[in-house]
Amino acid sequence: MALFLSTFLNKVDRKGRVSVPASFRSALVGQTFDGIIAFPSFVQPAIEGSGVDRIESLAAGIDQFDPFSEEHDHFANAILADSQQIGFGDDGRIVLPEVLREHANITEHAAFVGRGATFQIWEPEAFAAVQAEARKRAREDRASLTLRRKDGEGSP
Amino acid sequence: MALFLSTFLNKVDRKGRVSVPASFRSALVGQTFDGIIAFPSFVQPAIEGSGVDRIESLAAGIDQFDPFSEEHDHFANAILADSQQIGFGDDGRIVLPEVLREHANITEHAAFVGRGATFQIWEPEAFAAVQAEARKRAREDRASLTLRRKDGEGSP
DNA sequence: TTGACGACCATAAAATCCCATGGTATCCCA
DNA sequence: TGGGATACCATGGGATTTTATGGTCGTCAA
Repeated sequence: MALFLSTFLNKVDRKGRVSVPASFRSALVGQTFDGIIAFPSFVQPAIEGSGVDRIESLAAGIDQFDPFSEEHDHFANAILADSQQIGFGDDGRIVLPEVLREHANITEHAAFVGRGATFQIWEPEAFAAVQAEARKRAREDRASLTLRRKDGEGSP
Repeated sequence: MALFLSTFLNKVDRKGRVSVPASFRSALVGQTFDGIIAFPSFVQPAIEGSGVDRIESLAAGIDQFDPFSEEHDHFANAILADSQQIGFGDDGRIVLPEVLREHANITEHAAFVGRGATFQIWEPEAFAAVQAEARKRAREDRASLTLRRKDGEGSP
């Protein structure tokens, strides 16, 4: 499985091109499609990214459900219809489509954020803010965890 | 398997011709028929589309449905009877038959919507409405998933 | 004959490829 | 261990090819 780690800050040029971090690219070699799949996050001003294999299994899963039921319609629409298949062009760059750049407010720079099996692409300052908040909450959670543990309820 | 992703907005010209998005076309190369299969959606004002192979397996009774159920028969009949085989003409264009265009209220523009193993063709504004609703429900579903997980019921 | 349909040609815009460059990290050898 | 050479990577600009879309001309059938 692909493993995306760390954060990279790359430049978006006049044509909308961005280099995908080399380590992300090498995590994707051998897939059926040489590129990434990107779609807008439901809840954040960020772009979700992954390799094709992830979407292929998602699509297969949806298809296996009653393919004509309404049950998973909104899910299919929200992910498959909004996702873009973006190939690595010349040497490992992608062109971020207008729609996606807009969703994430990306203009000059893009932050590639590893999240294990997937990654995200953020406008750098927006990500910094969210990241700071996440750290703060992690500290708080840790504190409350410690408290609870003292009460004899927590797990490591 | 063919994988249809993303949404494309193309123009329908005076003769009823529409370009099939290049990425959809390339997802279909190598099939026994150089074109698409289209039939009206049962529940929506949209056209369902796929490659021949999918219909071939449906006809052969080896689709995802229980092959020996009554349901399978009904679906198969309804689909096969209403399906149209539309070839790519000169350079990747199709002519949408009147019946289908009418079913989907398509006049000037057509939205090609990827759904993984299949795709749909919509009148753009009608699709925009459905899509907005789908995104909303996807967000809600995500929220309820998170809640359930907090209750200790979800899966990672 | 007329209308539908398919093949062919033309064009503008957009996507993609190819090459060049500067910087940084890595390697190798004295 | 230090210094130079090398490979890799991010980035820029221009050239080439695709793609979407419009039009025209034949052909076949109602």
